Amino acid sequence: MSISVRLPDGSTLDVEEGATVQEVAYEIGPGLGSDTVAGVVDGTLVAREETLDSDVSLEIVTDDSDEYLDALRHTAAHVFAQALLRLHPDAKLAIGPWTDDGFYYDIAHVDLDEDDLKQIEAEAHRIIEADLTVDRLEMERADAIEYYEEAAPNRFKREILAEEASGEATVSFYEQGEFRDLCRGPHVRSTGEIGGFALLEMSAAYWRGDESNETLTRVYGTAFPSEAELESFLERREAAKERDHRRIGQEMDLFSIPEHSPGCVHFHPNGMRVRRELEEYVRTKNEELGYEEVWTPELNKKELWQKSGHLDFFGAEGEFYLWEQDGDEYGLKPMNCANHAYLYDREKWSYRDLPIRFSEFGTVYRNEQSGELSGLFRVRGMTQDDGHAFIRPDQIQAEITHTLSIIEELYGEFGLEAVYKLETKGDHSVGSDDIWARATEALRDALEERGLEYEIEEGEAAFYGPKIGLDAVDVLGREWTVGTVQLDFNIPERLDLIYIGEDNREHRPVMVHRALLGTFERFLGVMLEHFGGDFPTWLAPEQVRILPISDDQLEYANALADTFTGVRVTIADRSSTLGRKIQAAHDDRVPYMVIIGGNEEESGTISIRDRFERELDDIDPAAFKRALDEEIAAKRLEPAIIETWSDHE
RNA sequence: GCCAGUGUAGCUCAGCCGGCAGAGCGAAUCCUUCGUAAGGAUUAGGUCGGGGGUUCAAAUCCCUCCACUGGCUCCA
Repeated sequence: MSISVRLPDGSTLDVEEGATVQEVAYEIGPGLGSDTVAGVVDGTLVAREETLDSDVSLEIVTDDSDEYLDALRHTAAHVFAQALLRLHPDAKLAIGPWTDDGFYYDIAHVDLDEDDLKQIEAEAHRIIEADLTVDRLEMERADAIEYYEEAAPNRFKREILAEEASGEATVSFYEQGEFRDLCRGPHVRSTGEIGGFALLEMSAAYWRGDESNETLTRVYGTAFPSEAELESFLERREAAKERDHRRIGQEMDLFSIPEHSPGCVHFHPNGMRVRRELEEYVRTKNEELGYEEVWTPELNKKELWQKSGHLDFFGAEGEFYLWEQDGDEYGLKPMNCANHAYLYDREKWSYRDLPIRFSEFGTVYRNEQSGELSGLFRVRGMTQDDGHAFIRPDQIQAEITHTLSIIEELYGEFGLEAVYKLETKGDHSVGSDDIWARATEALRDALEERGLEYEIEEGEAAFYGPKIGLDAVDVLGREWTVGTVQLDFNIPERLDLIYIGEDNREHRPVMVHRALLGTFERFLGVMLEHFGGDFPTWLAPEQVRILPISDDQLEYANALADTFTGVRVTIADRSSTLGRKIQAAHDDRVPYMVIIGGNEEESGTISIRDRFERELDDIDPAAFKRALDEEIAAKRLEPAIIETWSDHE
């Protein structure tokens, strides 16, 4: 029997059923056949020895393919394991896949420190140097189980054979030198193909990713076809650290998270200037969206969240800060929705009143696990630019769509690329499947109506309803949710919220939970990494610094500063050289320097310089001020005055 | 919470095979008054993350707690 194989160029090739990837490659051409490393069958990377049993699409992977790197790193994981076993024969291998950046191998029964890693890395280099051939061999599954019982006892491999491979008659092993590992492949042809190899990090990982399972040691590494590519990878990693928001935040004196309040951010005056700009910005957006600003307290009695369901479904994880005082139980709010629902419930609303929208810069507290805290990105105390809209069911589409359109505009103004995610019902949820399905559909419809691309994340929603999450990517490639739009049919139900409809009967409103920036803490972190600390002028803690060339110009400097109303301006009034003052201003990432000496004072002009080292002399201070006001009002992403004016000349 | 690493002056870090706590930057004072990325001198600044232990002697060795970093697990 023959099957039909669709190739990347759109053509199809008929081959015998059971032909391997490599055999098909030989059919296409002998050169391609001998170059074959692996195949991509219906989108999945597989070994060149895999057989094709039905009509499929096939792409041949050679040294030039993107997927070649995955196979190379898969082999690198084996090289690591081989080196490990040479030095620590008692270690047990669990799993060792490739990743976007390299590979890792989870291992048990071994205690490693940094020195051990260095020795293992050196041994790995010897294995690469030896250029061992990588061979694949097939084995009956029963024989494989016996192998991992007798010859090389390993319960992890036995579990994989019993579960993942339960339907297979035979399984594959890969061998290089004395090393042998149960593995589906693909791999490159020999260890010598690895040009650059490095072990990077060590961490704990749970077997099968389950906290209740045994803790394994995970060793991360990476590999490249050449040493040069490895070097440039390591350099990029170092360069990314230069943009780390914690480092920049320290340098710019924006915030600190002291030992006395882990996970709670102290905003310094500089950081608060940035935060206030963000706050004002969100206020204007909230007004556009029709929100009324409110404020509700952090401290509430437990009963509030008992009713809303937060206590059961949010607090179950131990994230709630609760304590008893004088016989009553109090807690710090982990979310603002229950308080906003209370504000809604105080009054009886007519269908004509809806939507009712409350916004709040609400400070909430969640007891995140200690190991989870991470700079501004993961904290315990945070202020959300939160908001809740109480709407009629017939208003859902318009409300969500409008909110999304404002969010799109907002992220665009920051020059941010956001990844939209549609997160669906998880295990710990309230409400019926039917309600969830309706809510999820509504969010999907809104995303589609806006023409937004989105990924679906199954089971990731909040407990009360599905959500659209907006993720930003940090310098280390980690994704963080910033804004969010959630649709909730459940809390109105639990809290018995109502409005009076056209029919003079009680009806149930729908709640929209949304945050545009998410939290000011995390969003500031994203801003810092996004701009590398070089804020747009409107966000910069210090927008202009006046640099007098000598103390003689201090009076002129002060007079000038007085004319810069509404601009965050300082004067470099300490005695030092101009060069030194310029350097200090660059270090502090000030967008504009105004330099004044005797000449400027005499003619009533200024000389300006921006942080891109562009300069212009003989500028009218009033004209500069006007341009500055305009740049700030327009929220231009980069200081552009000098560039603009230079173009005119 | 789990595994590994880190914690020394305001900041960045050296000292860590036990023997008087250091440097650069920053700060203060003084000199210099300077034309587009570091002028000079002097001075101040430390419970070496906290607690306990070993020792004649601990920043250094051991135990423990706290915090931070990278991951795991969990979430804006």
